[in-house]
Formats: sequence, C-alpha cells, structure tokens
Amino acid sequence: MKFTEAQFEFIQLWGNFGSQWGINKTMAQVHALLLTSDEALSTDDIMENLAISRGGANVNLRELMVWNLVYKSAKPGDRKEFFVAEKDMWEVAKRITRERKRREIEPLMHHLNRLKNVDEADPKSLSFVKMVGDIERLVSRMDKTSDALMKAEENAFFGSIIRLLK
Amino acid sequence: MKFTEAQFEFIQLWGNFGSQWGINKTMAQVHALLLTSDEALSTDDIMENLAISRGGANVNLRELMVWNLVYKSAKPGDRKEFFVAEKDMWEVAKRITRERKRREIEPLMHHLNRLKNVDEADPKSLSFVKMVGDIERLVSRMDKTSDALMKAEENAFFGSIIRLLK
DNA sequence: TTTTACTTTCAGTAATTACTGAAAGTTTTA
DNA sequence: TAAAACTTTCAGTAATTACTGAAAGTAAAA
Repeated sequence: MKFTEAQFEFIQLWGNFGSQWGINKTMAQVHALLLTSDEALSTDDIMENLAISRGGANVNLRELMVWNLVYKSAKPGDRKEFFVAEKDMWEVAKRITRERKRREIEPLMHHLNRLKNVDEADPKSLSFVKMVGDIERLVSRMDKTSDALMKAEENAFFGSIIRLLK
Repeated sequence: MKFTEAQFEFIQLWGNFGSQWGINKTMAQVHALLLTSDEALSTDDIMENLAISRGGANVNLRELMVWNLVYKSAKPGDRKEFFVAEKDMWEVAKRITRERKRREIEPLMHHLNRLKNVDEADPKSLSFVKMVGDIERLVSRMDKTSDALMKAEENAFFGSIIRLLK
C-alpha cells in the first residue's frame, strides 16, 4: 500500500470513528491529516487535501486548538499560519479525556444533583431519587478511577499492580 | 419539584447526554423513561409519554434489547408486550461498555493493523507506522485498563489499592 | 494610510440522521 | 380457518447538524 493511500484511509477511519463518539467528522479528519503530516500545514494545504472550504478548515482548526490537540506554528518569512498536531498519543488521550470531562461530566453531575429536589411525598420519588443517586455515585467513581488509572499508567509501582488485574 | 417534572427533565438530560456520546437521542429517552418507571410499559405507553410514533418506539426498544439494557416482560392476561429496564446502574455501565467495545474497538484495531502494510520505501511511512503502532498500543491499554477498572471496583483488595491513588 | 495578505464570521444550504405512518407480517383466539 | 390483536418494516420526509463561500475583519508591509 502506498503512503498516500494509507494516509487517506487513516483519515477516513479517524473521521468515522470520531463521529461515532460525538466528535465532528471533519474535525477528526483535520486532526488525522495533521497527525500523519511530518510538517506543519497551512489552511490552504488542509483545504486542498480534504476538499473542504476555507470556513470549514478555519472553524475546525480553531476547535482543535481549544481541545489542545493542535498548535499554531509560524514559518519564518511567511505570513500564513501553519498548524501541527500533538504527536504524543498518550498526551492526546489525556487531553481528550480532560476536555470531555469538563464539558460533559461536570454539567451532568450538576443537573443530576438538582433532580434530587423532587417532591418526596410522591411515592414514585423514592426509587427515582435512589436511581439518580446511583448514577451520581457511579459517574463519580468512574471519573475518579479513570484519573487513578491514568496516574497509575505513569507510575512504575502502581502500574505493575494494575497489570496484575489484566 | 413534582415527580413528573423531574422525570421529564431526567428524560431530556439522558437524551441529550446520550446524543453527545453517539447514542441515538430517542433511544436514550426511551431508556430514561423505562429507568424511571416502576412498572413495565407497553409500546403505547412509550408512544404517548414521549410523543413518538409506533415505528420509532418499536425500533428503539429493540435496539435497547440488543444492548441488553431493556427486557420484555409479559403481563398475565394481556397479549401486549411490556418492557422493563435493567435498574442496576453498575450493570448498565458494564453492558454499555461491552457493546461499544464490540462494535467499535475491535473493528478499529483491525483496520489500524491493516494500515501497517504501508510501503516502507517511502520515508514518510516511518513516522506513520510509528503513529499507528502508538494508537494500537494506547487503545489496547485503555481497553485493558477499563477492564481492570471494572474488576477493581468489584474487588475489595484492588479497590483499596486504587483508592490509594485518588 | 493604503494596499496586500491573510483570518474570521455567518446566512444560506447541503448532507446526514432518525422519525412517521401505513402496509405487511405474525401470533393468538375463537 | 378466519378474524382480531398486536409487532415489524421501510419509503418518504422531517429534523438536525455541519459546510460553503463571500463579505467583513485584522494585521503587516509599503
């Protein structure tokens, strides 16, 4: 398989995978293109390679920068902006996790907590409040555990203990 | 807050949250309705409560059964089918994880592995193959870690070790 | 301060995704 | 065996989501 074919397939794959997980397909494709490019790319490079408009390229690049997955990179003697992706995949995973947590877990916990103010006189409220509490505990536990395991992967001692579980 | 209001808000919340994670909004709403119902509901109950069509109710209920989050439940003397949701939220989390893994992680790993057959003569292939390998290792590690996370929560000894990291 | 080279915004529209409703299919009852 | 009661399917369409392209905005150079 030629490099350009493989790169094209990777871009499609990353785009489809991203959209299954609630990440904009084009954003994931821009990310994939930058991940597979050794050099920094300009907006025009990206437009041409993915056949998307200037607006689309701009919006998705800026969103990738909000997620901390892509940086601007100036080329001396060129007024254009160039972009590079963070190549350390462990960093990529951590940053995606961090951003999703901030955007989704925190608001979810807040809303769930509010729902516990349901009228307790209604007999149906009993199991409702229990269920909401169960979800809160579950989400909170998974959140803390994922933090713990991220740390463990970076720590030789705990990492070896975690490996016992696998 | 009255029970019906709280239930309504929970259904909206679960629907929105689900769609951010690539789960069909209506499917998540049907799930939320069943989670917050003490009794089994018929297709007609669900159609009425969520204001959706018979087709939509049917398709989403069957999909929830594929995910193992909802079961059929017969009522004696009634020819209709009734539905109940699995109420143990820990089971719910495990089943969602299992299904997503089967549908997404396994195909992703397979495709990534295929991409490593890129022409090695091209100098660009070097960093490409490294990156694909990095993603494979990362996904595999996260996959195993999520298993470990689940086991740790169910195991007093490892649970206490995990807690040391928090 | 004007021109040039670029970046950003957003109204209109295209693409995607998921629902509706009616007809076909299935199972139970009589 | 036929009618009744219910479930499933899917073509057409509605709702949602995200892109396009041109105009407005910004900053560097002349």
